[in-house]
Amino acid sequence: MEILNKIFLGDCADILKEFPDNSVDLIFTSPPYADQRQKTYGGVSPDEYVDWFLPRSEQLLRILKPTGTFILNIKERVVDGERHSYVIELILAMKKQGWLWTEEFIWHKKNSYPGKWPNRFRDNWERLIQFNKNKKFNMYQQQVMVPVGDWAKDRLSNLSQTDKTRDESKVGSGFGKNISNWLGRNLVYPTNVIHMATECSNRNHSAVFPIELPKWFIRLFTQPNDVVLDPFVGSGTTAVAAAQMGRCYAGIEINPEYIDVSLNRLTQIQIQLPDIVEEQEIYQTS
Amino acid sequence: MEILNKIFLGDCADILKEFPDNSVDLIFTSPPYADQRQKTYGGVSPDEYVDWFLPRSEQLLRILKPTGTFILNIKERVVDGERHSYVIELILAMKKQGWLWTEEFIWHKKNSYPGKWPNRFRDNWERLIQFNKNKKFNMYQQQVMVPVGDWAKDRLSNLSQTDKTRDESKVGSGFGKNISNWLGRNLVYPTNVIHMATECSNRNHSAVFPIELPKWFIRLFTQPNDVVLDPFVGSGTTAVAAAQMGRCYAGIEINPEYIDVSLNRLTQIQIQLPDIVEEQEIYQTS
DNA sequence: GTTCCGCATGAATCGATAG
DNA sequence: ACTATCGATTCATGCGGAA
Repeated sequence: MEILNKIFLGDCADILKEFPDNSVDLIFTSPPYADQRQKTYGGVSPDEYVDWFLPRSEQLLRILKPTGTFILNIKERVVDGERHSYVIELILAMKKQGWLWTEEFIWHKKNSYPGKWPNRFRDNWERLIQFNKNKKFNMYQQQVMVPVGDWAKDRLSNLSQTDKTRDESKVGSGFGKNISNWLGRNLVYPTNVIHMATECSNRNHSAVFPIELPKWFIRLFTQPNDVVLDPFVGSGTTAVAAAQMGRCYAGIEINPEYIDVSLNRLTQIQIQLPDIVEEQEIYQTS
Repeated sequence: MEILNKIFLGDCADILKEFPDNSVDLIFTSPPYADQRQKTYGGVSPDEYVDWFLPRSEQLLRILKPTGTFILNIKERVVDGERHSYVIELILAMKKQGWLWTEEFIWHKKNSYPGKWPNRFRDNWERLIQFNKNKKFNMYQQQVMVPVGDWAKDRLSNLSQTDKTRDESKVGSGFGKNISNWLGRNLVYPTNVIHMATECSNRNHSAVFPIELPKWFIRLFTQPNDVVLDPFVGSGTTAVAAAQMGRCYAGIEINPEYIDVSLNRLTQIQIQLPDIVEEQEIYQTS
């Protein structure tokens, strides 16, 4: 089946079976969180979530290239006063399925939903769990480098004498050498904490994450013309991000209304493409 | 056994058995992370970590008051290219043990050391996992309120032009006082993402977390004269924090060298106490 | 054309009320 | 007793209209 630059209507548990093996470079998705009120996907309850997800992640494991990466954006809900355990149970289950749990990024949502409760504060972060098929995978770190902040300059000036020598003598891991290289540049590598605000005032399409989020990972894990898949593509944000950056996209969505939104947005990209040849760098701000 | 304001030498698996039931208001600790180097801290390997921790958490559950809270600072190590699963397995095991997994705070470490690996970025966050005995527990949210974001920024920029110069010419340090005046009027509740820099090199003791971290949770979960326990107290940072804030402390440490460091620091607190009657508020900055 | 202010809007959660 | 619905609470962001 030809999968490039298409949005498929249906349950990804079915559609993915038609995808060829080892055909996708990056999977970025934010599946519907466990929610009893949710109508789509039959309203997956927290207790059933792992069993519901595993057949889909099994297909994702098959179609991902050996050098590819799977980024899963998810957060556990509060159920009966406790954080539910379905997310961490899912990680363990996917490891048994054959996935490698390489890393967990934190998405620090600078503008989380307001509210006050006697026993907890506002939830200001979500998980971005990185799974891989092999220990060796493609990663283009220099594509997401960020400018050195003021705090970094101050810290580096402090490091110059004491910490530098201390680290070299203590561990011998060559930190001091790296620091000296760092000084001459104005760009540094980011960390595994990503600071981004949610887009909460978009009337045309309500994306659950800002488009800068998939763009950051597309930049990090793919090159132009690589294939980016979102099996729960929703209003098409991941596909739009891929298209704007010259990557091939593939999207799957079970809700017909969202399909139309995606296609409209992607059509606009086609029109605008000549104007955005020079993609401007997007930096996360701390 | 009398436990108040003492540091015990020994393995907390043994010492805790002497503690009476329901005697502690807050447990804050950063246990030795699983480490393959067998020499430090007795060397708990990642695969054995859960089994090693569970007898200790069982005692902690017994001695915690029904209204108390357990904050566990931990982060999984990278083993063979993967994040090891002992932390999330520990959460599941402690739930079976009877703990409620109320929340997971993120400690965003603003200044981690630079470093570079081909397959991952610098690790800039740690988990602060909140466990409780009951759904109802003590929480004093107003004690950790922070200045409102945008409003504070605007006022700061205004102050930098007019008021700042005026106050600086007067006293030299009047700027801080000026800020504290309008800070008290516009405070909001924080979130579950805590921004704190790691403590810089300290000659006498190398703490794994800044003292502001236990102070933040002591402020949030206890009142004066409540009991704060750290079963892996190390160089005594948690105990010092509790003492400085007028709480009773109890600490357990297996390494005799650390015991001396703790006692020295706590003795200094006793001397300084009259001078720090008025505890200044500590705000986390984003 | 800038800057400023008002206002709607979010992957939310708790507790009370109703069936 | 157990589930479903609803109101109250709360704050960073971006838009549009006003000065």
